[in-house]
Amino acid sequence: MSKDKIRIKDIARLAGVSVGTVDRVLHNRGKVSDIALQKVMDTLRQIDYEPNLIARTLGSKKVYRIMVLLPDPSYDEYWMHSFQGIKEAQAEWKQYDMNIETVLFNLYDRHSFSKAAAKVAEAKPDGLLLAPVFYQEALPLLQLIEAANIPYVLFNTNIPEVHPLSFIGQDLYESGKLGAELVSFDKNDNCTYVVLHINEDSRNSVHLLEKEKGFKEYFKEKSTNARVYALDISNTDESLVRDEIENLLTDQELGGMFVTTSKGASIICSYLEESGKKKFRLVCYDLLKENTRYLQSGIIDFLINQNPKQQAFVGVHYLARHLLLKKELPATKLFPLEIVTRQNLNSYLAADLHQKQGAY
Amino acid sequence: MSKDKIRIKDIARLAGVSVGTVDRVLHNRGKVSDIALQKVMDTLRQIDYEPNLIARTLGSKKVYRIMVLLPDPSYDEYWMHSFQGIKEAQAEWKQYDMNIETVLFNLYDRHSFSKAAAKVAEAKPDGLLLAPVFYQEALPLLQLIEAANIPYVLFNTNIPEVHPLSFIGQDLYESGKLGAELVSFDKNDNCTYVVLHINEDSRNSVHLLEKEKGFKEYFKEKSTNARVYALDISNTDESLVRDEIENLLTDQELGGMFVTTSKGASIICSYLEESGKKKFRLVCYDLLKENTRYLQSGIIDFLINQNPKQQAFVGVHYLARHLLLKKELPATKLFPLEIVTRQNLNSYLAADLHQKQGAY
DNA sequence: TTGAAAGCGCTAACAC
DNA sequence: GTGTTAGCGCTTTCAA
Repeated sequence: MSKDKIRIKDIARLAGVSVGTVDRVLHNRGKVSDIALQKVMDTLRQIDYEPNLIARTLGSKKVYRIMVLLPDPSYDEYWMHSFQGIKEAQAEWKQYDMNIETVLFNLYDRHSFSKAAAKVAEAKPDGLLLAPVFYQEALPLLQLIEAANIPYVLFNTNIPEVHPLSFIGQDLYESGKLGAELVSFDKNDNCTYVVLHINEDSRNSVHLLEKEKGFKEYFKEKSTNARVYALDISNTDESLVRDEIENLLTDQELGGMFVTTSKGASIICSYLEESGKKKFRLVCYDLLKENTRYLQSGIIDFLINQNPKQQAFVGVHYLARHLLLKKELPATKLFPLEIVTRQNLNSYLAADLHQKQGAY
Repeated sequence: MSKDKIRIKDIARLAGVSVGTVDRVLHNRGKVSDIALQKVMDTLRQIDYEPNLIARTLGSKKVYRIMVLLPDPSYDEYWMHSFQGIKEAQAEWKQYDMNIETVLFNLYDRHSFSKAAAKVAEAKPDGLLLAPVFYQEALPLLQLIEAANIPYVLFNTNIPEVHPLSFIGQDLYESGKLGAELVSFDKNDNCTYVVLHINEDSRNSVHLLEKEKGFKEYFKEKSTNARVYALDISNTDESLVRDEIENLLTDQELGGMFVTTSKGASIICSYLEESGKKKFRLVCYDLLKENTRYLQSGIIDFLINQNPKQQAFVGVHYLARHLLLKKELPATKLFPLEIVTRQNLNSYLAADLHQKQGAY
């Protein structure tokens, strides 16, 4: 009838047992006689008990450990943003006995990922948040994690074969389609468009291939005469890279380029800055310092923001909510595909400053 | 040194006073001698104390009341989104004894605003969140509120003359500039661009005028030959409206239109849908059902999302945090100016579904 | 297997 | 003015 604050104490009184017993049946911990169990279950069925989460967390002295497995941010600005998100989450949850430990690996060294993964598996935390950038290496880790019954959340990159509590990120296929739209918007029908994977091997990165697939699909659906092709540029010799780019630019019908890696943009841009950009569209990823500068100066036309900081923050948030409140999590949390131009760039940079919308 | 869980008890010990005294200075309630005040303040300055919210709400029997003053959502889809944000916030904060009551007024009736305002002033809640759409009527209310020392937060529309804890919304001047960029992107230099204020008197709406100002400024800065003018269409007679639109379209050099009101879009669009849209750009506001449909069908080229739901949610969030934690709030929380196209529309609609990032 | 009781950190009433 | 203390609802330890 009335939902007026039923406490464990009330249940105990109604059932004719002690609060200790009620607690034991509620969490089915400890031994309870059949007779007591019956009594408690009966009264539970008659009333509508909602546990007080506030009291629950205060009363419990359990200290939770969440581990976060992500690339070392000191080598990569994109991951530095993720790292910031983790740090903010850390600050927010500290007071609730939720310890967040980061375990870093080298983005360019699969071996270091495995090493970090082993460390996590051994530590057996209460929860795990990870960016599984190395598909092959992530699989065995996640098998271990699942076997150990450790709840985990994926962010940034999805792996369809595994069963996380939640995946947090963007729909990269759609992201590719968006790139295609931006690169070709209001252009005539028979241009050339090129997808550039710079400094990351696309064949080993589902991440990049998804974007490429979406990009190509866009033009297929539109059934234009546009020529679309993809290119890997991962040469460490700068002059060779420049030759490749120069070669691209000889195409008089070049409509635009789509650079799939956030760091790749600056390679292209620094070349274009010297040689002078022709009238084609350039679409890249993320609000890295360099990228925003090239956006400002008009070399990049659009940036698609993947919002790494927020992704990481929400990742920790989800896990913490799950552990503390036993809340169900949405299977996927897809972030919107944010379009950034010269004009709205500042609004994004400013919004980032007091983003801490916080655990509380 | 170590930031490990400082409790009031610790502060008391360090300062050489009792927890009661610490509590009193923390909330400046009750009498405290200058000497004790000094001691506590000193130790507070040395350490980094974060009160434990959980314990605070559990220990306190205070029930907070936050009132939200906003337009009746049943007459307007835009405000329905705000209303959703309020409802989500309500659910999130309920467990912390934070009651959120909405007071509605009629968006088209200044008088009803005043009536609602009076109700709020009389109720004397612990906090107030409001969208001051009627500038003239809001001023006297806010004077009352300030006199009564009720903390309040503004959202959606800013009023420079008053002193809220925080303003939550977007930079509308920049929004206008963004509109100009989108409407003219890659167009040639001597087009005509028109700002349309539909069904709201622009002279009485700072809101709309700010957008117009930004729009015009963009072209001034670019110093193109573009012709830019603004037009109010607020005729209830539909055929007259159609005549006006038809008249606009006779301009062979029409480069684009910028519709400043979210509801205004459908008027223009329904006309264009029948008559067939020519090759000019159309930029409107917000993810209203109709607007997204016109975006899908290609009549609208870009929508700028004002994110009403999130604005309202954050509004409540800020107030609640302030009341519970006595936290300082940022004077302004400006949301990013979100660009929505056919391709990223779904990502925005989907993200909205599980947006509840929650108080906890 | 059970009940009693001591916390968790904070608030607020109550003595002194 | 100040310190002490009894809760808030739940968890968890400890006797019984």
